[in-house]
Formats: sequence, C-alpha cells, structure tokens
Amino acid sequence: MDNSSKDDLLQLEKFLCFSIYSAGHAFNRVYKPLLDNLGLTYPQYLVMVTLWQEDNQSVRSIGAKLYLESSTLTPLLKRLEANGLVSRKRDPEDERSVRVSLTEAGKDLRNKAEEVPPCILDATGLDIETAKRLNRDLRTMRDQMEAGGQKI
Amino acid sequence: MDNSSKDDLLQLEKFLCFSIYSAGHAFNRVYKPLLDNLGLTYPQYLVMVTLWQEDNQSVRSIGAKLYLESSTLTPLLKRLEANGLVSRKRDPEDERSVRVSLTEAGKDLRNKAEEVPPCILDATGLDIETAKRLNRDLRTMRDQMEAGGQKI
DNA sequence: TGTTATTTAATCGCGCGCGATTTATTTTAC
DNA sequence: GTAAAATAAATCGCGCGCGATTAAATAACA
Repeated sequence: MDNSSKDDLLQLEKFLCFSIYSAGHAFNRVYKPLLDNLGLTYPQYLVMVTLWQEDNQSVRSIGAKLYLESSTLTPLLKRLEANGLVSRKRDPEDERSVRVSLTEAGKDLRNKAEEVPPCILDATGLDIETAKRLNRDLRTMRDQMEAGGQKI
Repeated sequence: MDNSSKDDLLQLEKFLCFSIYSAGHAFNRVYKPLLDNLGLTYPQYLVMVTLWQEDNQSVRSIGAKLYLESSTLTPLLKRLEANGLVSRKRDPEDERSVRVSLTEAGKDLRNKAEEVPPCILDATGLDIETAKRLNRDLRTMRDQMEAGGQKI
C-alpha cells in the first residue's frame, strides 16, 4: 500500500463512527439545559420516554428498548425512584422481575417534556425530511450491527 | 393538542437523537473486540488516530479535534502514557501547554490499527456511498449544533 | 420428583465525559 | 512595570455504560 492510500485509511473526518460519536455529544450539549429544567439526565429522559409510552415495564423490557444492561439501568432507576418519578416493585407473578411504574409526579412531567423535541429538531438545523432519512438510515445501520454480534 | 398528536411527540423510534445514541453504542460493541487486540478503548483509539495524523499536539489541540475537555483527556492521556504509547511534556515555549507525542510503540501500533476501519465499514452493512452521505449529513448537523451554542 | 439450566436484577470495578473549580503561566491593559 | 484578564491543564464529584460475577427465582428435563 502506498503512502497516500495509508493516509486515507486513518483520517478522523472520514470515520462515520466519529461523526456519530461527536454528534451524540453535540446532542447532549443541546439537551442539557432543556433537561436540567426537568431535573433529568439524557439517559433518564429516555427511560421516562419509554415509560410514558408504556407504563409498568420490567427492567429487562426497558433495557431491550434502549439497548442498555441492567448494570446501567439499576442505578439509574434508583436515582429516578429517589427523585420520586418512578416506583420499583418485584413482580409477584415472577419474583425475578422488577416492575417499574410512573408515580403521579412522573406522569405529570410528561407535559413539560413534550416541549423538548421541537426545540431539539430546531437545533439540528435539519429539515424534517432529512431528519427522517437520517433517522431511518441510522436505525437500519444499528440493527445491522446489533444483529452482526448474534452470529452462530 | 389531541391525543394522537401528543402520542406522536414522544415516540422513541422517531427520536433522531436516540438513533444516534444507540448507533454509538452499537459501534462501541463492534469496535471493542478489535480494539482489545490493540489494547485501546474507543476514545483512546480516537486520540491515537489524531496523533497518527499529526504528532506532537497540545492537549487543547486534541480536544478541539475530538470535541473533548481537558477533564476527559488528561486522565485518558495519562493512561496512554502509562501504557507506553505516548509521552507528555510541558511545552518549553509556553509552560501552560502540554505536548503529547507518540513513542516508538505508539507509532508502531498504527500498522495494526489500519486493519480496523475496513472491518467496521463491513459491520455497518452500508455501501460506501450511503456511508459517505450519512457521514456528511451528520457532520453538518453536528457543526450546526455546536455553532448554536456560541450565540452572542 | 429433584437436579440442572436459564433468566432476571443487582453488584463491583473501570473508563469515560463534563461542569465547576484550582493552579500556573502568559497576555493585556493601564 | 505591574495589576488584571485570559488561557491551559489538572483535579474533583457525579452519572453513565458495560463486562464479569453473584444471588435468587423459575423453567426444563431426566
């Protein structure tokens, strides 16, 4: 391999992974002041969104939707519980499972939270069609990558 | 606002930010076994890439390229130094600055590292043109979001 | 039935990632 | 020339995020 080809291989700007990595951080920066108003971190916000969509889920179910492990979720959920937004109870039907439910305060927070997404789309500077296409392409790619690990 | 519109607003699948967040995690999972062979974490790998592109940079310069703070980089660089891949020295011309340079081991690692990017592109399942378009759109979006914070 | 395998959360250790602060150095303004 | 402002790293505290492990409950099966 000649030098120009070698130089091509390791250029940061060409790394799709880096664009995603840095775009994720950029999102976090934009979200932070908005979520501070709700008293949530970004991952906590995602957990609340899944619960607003469907209340009373197991830790496992939340993890499947967010691609997170119990080792991440358990401490996070305890913080949400400490802040009075959710309750955690062992499922009487299956004591292995822990059911996570919204408290009244958790349900109420939804109204304030609904003001967030439009602000974010605005901050990206994308028109809706481009945003939708990006979203679709990224989900396809993620699903492909997640599936790749399941060989055998 | 009626209920169907309300339901639309907070659907996880529609969140571009979540696609990026979860795609980032998926990348990490794919990278991990490859980077384990190099003895690097993903952020450490990014720092090494910037140094392979341009050796002997300040912490600030690396941070500007990766959008990271010194509070993130300093401990990371100390770990790279402890692993014998870089050296850290105060700049004699400006004692505030710390110059980070590749050791011989750090330079040598580049050869093994060049095998990584093709594996990754393969794992995404994307054709090159789609990957390039995604990359371009994401960088544009990120730059827009980073610029948005600089108002005034 | 009883034993083994699987499933579910929780725990622990480690490496980010950042905001806020601190320390040292350099630049600027007066 | 000195005081004030700006800049660069480093430090600290906190919240992820995960791999590895553990403990408890359930399922599978001989």
